[in-house]
Amino acid sequence: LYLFAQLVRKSRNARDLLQGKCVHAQILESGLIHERFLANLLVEMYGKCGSVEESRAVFDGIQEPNLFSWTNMLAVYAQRGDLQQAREIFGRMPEKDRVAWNAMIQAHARSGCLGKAKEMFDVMGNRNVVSWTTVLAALAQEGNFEIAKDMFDRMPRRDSVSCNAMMDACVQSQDFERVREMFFSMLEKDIASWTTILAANAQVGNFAFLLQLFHKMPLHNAVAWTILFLAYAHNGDLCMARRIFSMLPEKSLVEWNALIQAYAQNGHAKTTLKLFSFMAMEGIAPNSVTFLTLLAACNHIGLVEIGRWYFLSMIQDHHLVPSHQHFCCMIELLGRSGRLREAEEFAASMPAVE
RNA sequence: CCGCGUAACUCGUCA
Repeated sequence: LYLFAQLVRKSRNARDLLQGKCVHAQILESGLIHERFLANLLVEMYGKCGSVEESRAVFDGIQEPNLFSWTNMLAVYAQRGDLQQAREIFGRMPEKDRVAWNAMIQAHARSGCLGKAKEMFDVMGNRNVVSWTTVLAALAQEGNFEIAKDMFDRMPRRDSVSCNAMMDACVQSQDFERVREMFFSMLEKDIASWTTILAANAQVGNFAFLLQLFHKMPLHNAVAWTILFLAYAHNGDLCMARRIFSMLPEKSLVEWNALIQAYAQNGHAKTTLKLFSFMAMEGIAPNSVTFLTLLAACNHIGLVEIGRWYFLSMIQDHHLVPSHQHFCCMIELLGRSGRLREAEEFAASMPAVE
């Protein structure tokens, strides 16, 4: 039914895995799981909520996958940069349309194979604005700003997304003059155009102008609010930051991470750690960014034991794989507190490179 | 209007 479709979309948009699972269970109960249309939505929902396994499980249960089933599954792998799985799906697709090709370009770009991505792009006969934007954003991501800007100039067609991607490339390359110019000359600004310029002003610490822009925006979403409360925190106004945070209708992982970061960066160790447990109480599972923030905070304050505890908890309780950065934080933490021996052991137990 | 691209949170050193 269309009611179910709405519910799945809602969970997908809110990135609410728990709610998504509930809806999935209800769909199973009603026997409507054989509606391919619903299954396709579930594949997408699980992907966006970060559960690749369940996404794949639903996909594998589809009797006769159609083009949407295939591309939904492909997009999940592409977004995560899982090139191997993406290739497998792409290879099995009975027909590969432009959308599938674009997704494959993204899969290559996200997995660090920018060269291959560009190659596919060059070989493609029916490129559209999405193909161009995918490559442009990937180039900017890797720091190839000049080539990215050149691509933008050569694009046959542009829309708000490609302009936003270009603006972000200018932000990253510190070309703020062009950011302003683009923003104010854009005819169709969407919410991402606004948040991009907010982020640009946050980056250079232009708080007053950021505030002005914030109030001029036609509507405010979670991204805008997060930028705003972080800006207050950056100014040392934790009170206001916290007040904004508590007003937010949906407090998801990123908002929590941002709040934790806000307190950490102002040196409020106790509150930082407390917030971490509040977050758990709200049923939000921490991710690797959360732990990196916490470890960095421990590092600055010198909380060796607690840092070590977080590191272990991250692996044992949350089944996260510590990255290069997590290890570096721990080594620095141990080293700074004079535990050179342990620091060395840590360094030795570190996986090669990343 | 079931699929692809853009925006917010993380340490390249608060020594």
